[in-house]
Amino acid sequence: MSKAVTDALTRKLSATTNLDSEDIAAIEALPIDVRSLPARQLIVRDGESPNACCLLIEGFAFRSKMTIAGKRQILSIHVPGDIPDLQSLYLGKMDHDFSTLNEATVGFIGHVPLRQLIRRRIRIAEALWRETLIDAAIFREWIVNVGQRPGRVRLAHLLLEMKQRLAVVGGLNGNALELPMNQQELADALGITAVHVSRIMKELRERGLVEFQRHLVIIRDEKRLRDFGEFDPIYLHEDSGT
Amino acid sequence: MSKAVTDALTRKLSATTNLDSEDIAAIEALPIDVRSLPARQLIVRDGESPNACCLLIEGFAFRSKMTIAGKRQILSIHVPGDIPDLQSLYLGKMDHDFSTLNEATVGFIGHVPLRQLIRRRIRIAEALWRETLIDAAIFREWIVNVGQRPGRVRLAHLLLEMKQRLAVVGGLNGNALELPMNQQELADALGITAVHVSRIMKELRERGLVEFQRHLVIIRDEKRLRDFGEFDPIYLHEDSGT
DNA sequence: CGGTGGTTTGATCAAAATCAAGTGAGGTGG
DNA sequence: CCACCTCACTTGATTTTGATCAAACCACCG
Repeated sequence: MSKAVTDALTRKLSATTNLDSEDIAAIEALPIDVRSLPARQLIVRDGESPNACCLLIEGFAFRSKMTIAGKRQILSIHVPGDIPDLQSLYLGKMDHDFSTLNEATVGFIGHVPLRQLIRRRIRIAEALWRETLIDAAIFREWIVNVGQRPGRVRLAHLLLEMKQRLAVVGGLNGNALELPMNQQELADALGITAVHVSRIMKELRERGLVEFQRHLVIIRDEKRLRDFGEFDPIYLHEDSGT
Repeated sequence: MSKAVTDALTRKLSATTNLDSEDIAAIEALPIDVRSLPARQLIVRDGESPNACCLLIEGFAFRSKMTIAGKRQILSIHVPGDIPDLQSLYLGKMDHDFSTLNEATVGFIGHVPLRQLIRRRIRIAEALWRETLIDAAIFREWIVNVGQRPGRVRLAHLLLEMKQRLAVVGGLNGNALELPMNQQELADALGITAVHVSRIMKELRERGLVEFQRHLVIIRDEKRLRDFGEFDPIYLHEDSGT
């Protein structure tokens, strides 16, 4: 596969693990089936048993789960370089849905070549394992967010997490970040209603913390927003070398 | 180390991965520092960089996180056979606390011998990786629980998860399970207040679903409780072979 | 130019939080 | 053995947060 396809991935892995040139070459040599997908396109469905993992190359994606009562909870938002369903390598069945948020380019990597790579190159295995552990660390923070913080703080926290994560893969424009989610989607990520999201956005705007434009979020006062959102990025483990 | 120490662990790993006798022997040969700890004893603190992982041998433990606003969220409950801080192998710093719930026996396994084991025996590596992935799957379900379900449903769901997980390691007594948590701890796990937990427990009791006795939970009508708690155990991936 | 999907705003309602005052079981020391 | 203390739990009254319901409003688009 071409370098451009795996670029965001290798960049992210290199940030925490010392990959040598052979490791990088092995990743670039993976057979990857690249596809363009429309916005809001389901990629893998809850209950399925996929035989490939999906590398997000361009665009945004999200994972979500429906309750029996018919409510949707968004579990995570994904940016280029993420492999959101890496867990399908070792967990037979999906326990949630995985979909694009906006128009996206994704690359499917078969389980078989991926397992071979992991068995041959232990350093890549450890780097990928670490990625799934960071994934879990983010879930933990989301439990805290949804369980213990009032709505407006939840939103502030989410925006700062996205800013921090986009910075790593070069998705920032000064203090502005793309976030192609409507209010219903934000609501499902935060465990509140869309109406309430609207009111909360208004409040953050009026406090001079954030500006919202279509699918663009502009952080007006990051320091105050961090205090307001109780945001401390250690849970993202951006420095987590061995 | 003696077989008894690693028994619950090897039993759990064997349930999903075909470990051969050499794998089992390698696990039993790990140097494990076994200790008895009192109830409510902090084992690893948020922000620390431990150099060992903690295998829970006997008793219950939990992971939790304090918000800047001073609220506590319990992130997971652990039973014998779990290695709740396995992530510390690849994530330098703890992003949460880890403590015992009742009197417990734990075994500390140094990161160095554990990494060696992982590098030598790929099948064990994959089994442990899978354990961390199941951990993450449980976090996902907790996000849904706290984000989308009313309090009484959350409690029912939690009780059923504990029953299901205890069954695997042989911690059940018919339809009764030990759960050494007080109402404040349940509240912090469910994202509600202790007062509300009290009222909810009353409701479940009055509906004939569950009986509570000290630290004992008796499931009176599992089928109805599963419906009530919207519980579907697929997220625990008990069958997740490759 | 009329849809349509997304957002805003207001009015009302419900779930859970908070505040406050008991109750009750176990454990300790006189 | 009893008095008392403490901690956990229960219950009631009130308040708060966010949900629900409903009606505009608005921008973009065919």
